[in-house]
Amino acid sequence: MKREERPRRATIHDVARSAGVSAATVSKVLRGVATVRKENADRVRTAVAELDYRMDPLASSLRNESRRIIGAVVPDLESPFFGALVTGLQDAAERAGYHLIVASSRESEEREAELVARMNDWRVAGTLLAPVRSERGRGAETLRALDMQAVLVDRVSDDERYDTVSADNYQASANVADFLLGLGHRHVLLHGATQVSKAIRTRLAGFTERAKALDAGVQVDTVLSDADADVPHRSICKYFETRAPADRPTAVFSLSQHSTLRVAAELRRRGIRVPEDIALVGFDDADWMQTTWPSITAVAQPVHTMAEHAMATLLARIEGNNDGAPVQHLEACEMLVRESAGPETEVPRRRTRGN
Amino acid sequence: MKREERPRRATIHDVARSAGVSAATVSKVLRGVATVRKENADRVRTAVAELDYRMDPLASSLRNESRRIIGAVVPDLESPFFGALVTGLQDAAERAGYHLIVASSRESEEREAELVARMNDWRVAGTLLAPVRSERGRGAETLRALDMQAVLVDRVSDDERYDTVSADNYQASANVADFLLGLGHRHVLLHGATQVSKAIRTRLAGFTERAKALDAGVQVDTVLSDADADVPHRSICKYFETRAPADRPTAVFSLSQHSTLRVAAELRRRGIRVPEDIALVGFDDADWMQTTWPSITAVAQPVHTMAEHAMATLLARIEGNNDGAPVQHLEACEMLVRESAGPETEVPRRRTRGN
DNA sequence: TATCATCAATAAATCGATTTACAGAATTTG
DNA sequence: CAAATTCTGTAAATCGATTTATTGATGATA
Repeated sequence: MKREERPRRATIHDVARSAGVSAATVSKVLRGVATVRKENADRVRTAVAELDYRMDPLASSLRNESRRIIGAVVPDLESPFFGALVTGLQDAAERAGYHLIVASSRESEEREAELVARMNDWRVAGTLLAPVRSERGRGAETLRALDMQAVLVDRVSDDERYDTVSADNYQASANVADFLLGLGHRHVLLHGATQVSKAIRTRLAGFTERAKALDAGVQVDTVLSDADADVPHRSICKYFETRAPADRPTAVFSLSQHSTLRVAAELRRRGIRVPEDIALVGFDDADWMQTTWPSITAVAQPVHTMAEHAMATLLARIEGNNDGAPVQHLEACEMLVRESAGPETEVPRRRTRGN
Repeated sequence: MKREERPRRATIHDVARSAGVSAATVSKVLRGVATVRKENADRVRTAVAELDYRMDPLASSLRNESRRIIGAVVPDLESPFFGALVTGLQDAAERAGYHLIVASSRESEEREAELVARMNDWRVAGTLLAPVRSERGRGAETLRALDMQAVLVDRVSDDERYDTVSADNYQASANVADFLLGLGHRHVLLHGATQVSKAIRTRLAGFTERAKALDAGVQVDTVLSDADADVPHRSICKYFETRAPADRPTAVFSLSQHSTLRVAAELRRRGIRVPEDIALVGFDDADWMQTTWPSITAVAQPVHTMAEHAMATLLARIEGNNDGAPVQHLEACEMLVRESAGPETEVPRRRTRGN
């Protein structure tokens, strides 16, 4: 009977003793190094099973320069998008034998920089950063300053230092322009809840540039506003308030999920019917959009693919399988056409432009 | 000039050397132990600032039996509820000087058990487990088997071994019963997407028992179904299909957010108007519920308070400030009355019971 | 003044793994 | 058969902190 009152966990030395070999040999077997006689390897494996041995990832990581830990910093964990992203990252990291440490910057750039520094404290092998703002934000800056291995995800465009992975916001928004103008809309409102996010700026540019290219006479209004408080709500209110019904846009393209919610709420509040009076397309799909009435046409981001690709890219860098120039990877999005805007819907009021 | 090609991070020994003291002294200063002469303490702090020293949490944790790491295992990260829970936990853990390691069991009990074991591998000081099923599931079982410090959150009732924290599902559901019966409803459908979750079973019991107590003649139908695939969808379909409009319930109480979405979709599909034909109350509030039409009356869970309380409870156990019997803590919920069911709404078709 | 506490500081052990450097055995080569 | 080479296995160093045991120095007490 053991002397310890509490059954201490078996260490690699216990396994070694039980198998009648040295700790170094056990380590070799566990890490799959070939230079071990089969007989000894078997005895080690038996001892591991018998003692119910499990490696301490902390002790294991300490010795090595490259620790088998990957950090992920995302702007928030309460939105399904980043929730799904993190879930995908965790899955991919585990499959590659890495641990994932997750932290939310809660949309604060200051916190983001601190979290990146903290990931560096953990001596992570690499970091996946979904910046609050863009590849020029404080988090990315800290990555550079600390010379860390990293991949930037979402809310980014290309970068001279890091690989980036994001939805093809530009192309997807251009497609929305094609779609809405194809339906005959010539006066569109763009609404975005924040001017901070690079992704949202890109969506705005994608739509606007394509729309102008298709028809220079198109009227594109924009209501942009900084994030916090109810400012975005009030600004969209004011837009509709100060605008005669005859001068209303015939379609709205909301540039984020949050924004879509705002717009839908405001339209309902004012009794403006969708899609009869106004068509609505939102960027970023959500469960509820197919259930609400009318169901909402939305651009869906392939979040799982993005997670997969981002992790694969990072791992390639970490493991030295890629030392080429940084690559900007864009994932194609899909537009899910629903009731709030679609071919069956006529354009509300066709008006020829010309003030 | 240093000889290293890459500027190695400063260690505690570098700080010690720079301050002209021993590593042990530096450690004392950093951990706030009093037995250090003020002059030396100041020199240490200066050296820390100069060398830009940051402690390696990994190395720091290794020596101590109780590592300053807390594990959190939740059923999923894609729902706002658990996302918010994790955010709250992370905040609380950080304030107490702990690191939080998060993992999603993805609604799999097997994975849950494995993740709990993995938290034990990290030698976490304690674990917050939001079980897939209940306090009797595989994760909790593993916690017990490994004799870990833990607090169980959500989807649990009381437990003889661990403190638990959850919304007061029973009372909140009883309140829904009071509310709906108070409005005159005498035939209610309860719909839950899964029979697995303890929380949902409790909500069912809370409503049913109170309803029966208020009026033994109340008719409560239940459509329960196991999670995956589209089974829940089909079962709610069938319910309405095989039921003459005259025999329809006058209200639905959906027992989860997901379920609310299902029910709302199905009612719309069949052209059943809410609240004119049928009233709807959902358990678990979401952003979109105040925007959708009609806006949906829902029970909101105080998720941030729950996170706060759960972490406080765990820390008290860890730090030995509490060795009393395990406590079941219930957080009161709030019902947000909106258009889908409310006092202004008349009960659709009043019918006297009696088959 | 001699003896006993008290206080500050440190050297060395420790946590649990990995890795390095080296030794002995087995095998191949000249 | 001796020398060179390859295989296996181990002792010891290492990662970066914390903790323990111990040593001096200082102050208090008899």
